[in-house]
Amino acid sequence: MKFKSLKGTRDVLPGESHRWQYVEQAIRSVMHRFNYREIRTPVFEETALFARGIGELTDIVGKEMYTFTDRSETSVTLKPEMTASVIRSYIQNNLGEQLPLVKVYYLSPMFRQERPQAGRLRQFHQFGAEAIGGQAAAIDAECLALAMEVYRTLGVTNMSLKINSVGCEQCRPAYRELLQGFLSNVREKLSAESQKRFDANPLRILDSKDEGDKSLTARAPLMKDHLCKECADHFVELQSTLLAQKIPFEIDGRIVRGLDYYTKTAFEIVSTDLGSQDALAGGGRYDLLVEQLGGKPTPSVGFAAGIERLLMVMDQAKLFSGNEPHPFLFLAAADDDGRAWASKASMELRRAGIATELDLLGRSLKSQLKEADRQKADYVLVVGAAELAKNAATLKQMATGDHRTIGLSDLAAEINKLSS
RNA sequence: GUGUCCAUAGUUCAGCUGGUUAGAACGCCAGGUUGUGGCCCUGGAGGUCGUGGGUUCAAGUCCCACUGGACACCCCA
Repeated sequence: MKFKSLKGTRDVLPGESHRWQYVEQAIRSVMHRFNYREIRTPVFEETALFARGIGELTDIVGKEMYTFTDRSETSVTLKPEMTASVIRSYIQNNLGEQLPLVKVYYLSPMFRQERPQAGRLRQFHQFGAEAIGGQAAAIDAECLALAMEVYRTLGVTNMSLKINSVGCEQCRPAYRELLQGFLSNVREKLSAESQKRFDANPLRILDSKDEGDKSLTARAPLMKDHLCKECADHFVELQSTLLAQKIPFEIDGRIVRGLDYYTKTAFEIVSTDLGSQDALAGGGRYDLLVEQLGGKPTPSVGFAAGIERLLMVMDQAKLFSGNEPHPFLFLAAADDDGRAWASKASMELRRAGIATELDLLGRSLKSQLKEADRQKADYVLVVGAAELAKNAATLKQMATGDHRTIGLSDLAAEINKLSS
């Protein structure tokens, strides 16, 4: 084998593509129910957009981006997430001038050069939504409800929604100092990773997986208990809205999003059926981002969800009914006359909307029947010189083995009667 | 980027301490049934044993490197 797909990339093969289509179609239909419209942005952008949008100090920007210089010496990057691109497009196209609240969704490949593992690839796919232009907690709630509704629609149950508030520029600095004050007592005992985060991003120490860190921070102050009035009210309103909408959630004061732009609401949807990479979706509010990227101050919320992880969970819960696309009718040719007829008839049937297959390899009748079986064709019509002479042929229903004679003059109409 | 384990037909795997032409099952192709699938029987095709080096009289088997995979750390969807 000469060429192989690059590390951390995968082909979606013909035998599994219907699963993707099924899930994608479900996502689109939920999005439309919530009145979100699709936005498609280029797979690559100017590198600086992500550096500014996601945060220069994040791991994504620091060491995971696929960045290269194109032939005109421009530094470009394959999108590692969608929000920065969506906001860029929002500003560039003045979407906010046409609508006060812009609600968009996407379904797109993303690229991050990480070491692959369960539920993590270098090219992976996300769906997500952004509601740009409103600060009401009702919008946060709708965004969470939207994500949860996708999973509910698809039958995913083993998961939980965890919410938190990470505050805003009013209350976070003071809390940060409070936290650093608490942590400075135990700083030397923290894991090496957490010690590095002490200055850059102390909030992240709270969701360290290290057992030592966990016990050291067990009694650390949490942002949600030190919110300013506005953030606290917002968080309370979010909770009461979720309760009223009967969306189950739990508060997890240690959730901190890794991207720099989050304010107030932060959330994750976590699966109990996945391995270490158990987050199905994550997101939150980002009230400062639009302004940071050069737009007017525009409070916004959004989320992103991994499609491969969703597929894994659904696979485990056996949520794919397995109705792959298959031919409705297989035209089996008994001889050369039959072959010539099948070639012509297949086109008429296909034009009439009937999924039709025929033998293109010149194989024996027995092989054609086997092929029809393997393809899960509903019906097989065997045609040769004898049938053409009578202008009628035997139609066999594969599942039952039943035979019946059917006229060939208005075949498409006859076949269409069967499928209804 | 770090760590652990792994790499043999299309697929899942076997191949004992290195020893003659590398096997099985399933799948694929053909025939048994000269015009009817699934079951059964018979036959067939298919492998430079991930790649490159090394040790040895001899390497799928031992050693090294590389590449790729799985999982975890990190990070995140």
